[in-house]
Amino acid sequence: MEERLDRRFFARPALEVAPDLLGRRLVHESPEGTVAGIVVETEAYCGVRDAASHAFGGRRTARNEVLWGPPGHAYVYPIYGMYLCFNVVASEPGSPEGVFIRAVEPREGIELMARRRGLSDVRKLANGPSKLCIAFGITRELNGADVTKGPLYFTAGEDAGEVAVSRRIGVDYAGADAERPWRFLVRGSRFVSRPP
DNA sequence: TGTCCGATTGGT
DNA sequence: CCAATCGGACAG
Repeated sequence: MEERLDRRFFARPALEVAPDLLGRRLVHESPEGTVAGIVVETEAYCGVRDAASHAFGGRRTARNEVLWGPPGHAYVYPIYGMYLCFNVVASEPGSPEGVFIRAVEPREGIELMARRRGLSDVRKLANGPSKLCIAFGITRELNGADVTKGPLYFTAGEDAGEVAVSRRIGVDYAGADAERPWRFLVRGSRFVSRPP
């Protein structure tokens, strides 16, 4: 059983944690079964100074509260009335940074993922932020969960190889910050949400 | 309480 | 390109 990533791993700027999460193994052990996969796409959200961040300008609400807390906790929130997004809190308490998990390459529990998604094409099971929440059985109940202790966690995984960088997706409203190269991908992976 | 809109997805 | 679908943020 591989050791999970600890608190110190996440207690760094999101811009360091985001690329470092590539190649890591994301695991979720649920009553339905265990699923796991390799993280192939992430984005950094850099707190109060980042116009694309939920905490931009110091915003602190019921929704983004866990972002303001200690690193290594899951920030799960609903979007578009029908989907969820999953982040891991980075940095330190009072510094609301997060790493958005955008795509995972399925490795274990593929049948369960396929059942949850209603698809069999492995490439399409978790190649998007909300798709992976469905495939991994990540629910709103996991908002605030400690990924250094609970059923949802990361392990060292494998070497990510070359990392590609691009602007973040779906944040055009953020003006100049939408242009920043804060999206990270495993170069050449066929399991990303879209090419760099 | 009312309005506006989204860190998406899947189909046209 | 566009609709689905509704919780959350914020104005009034």
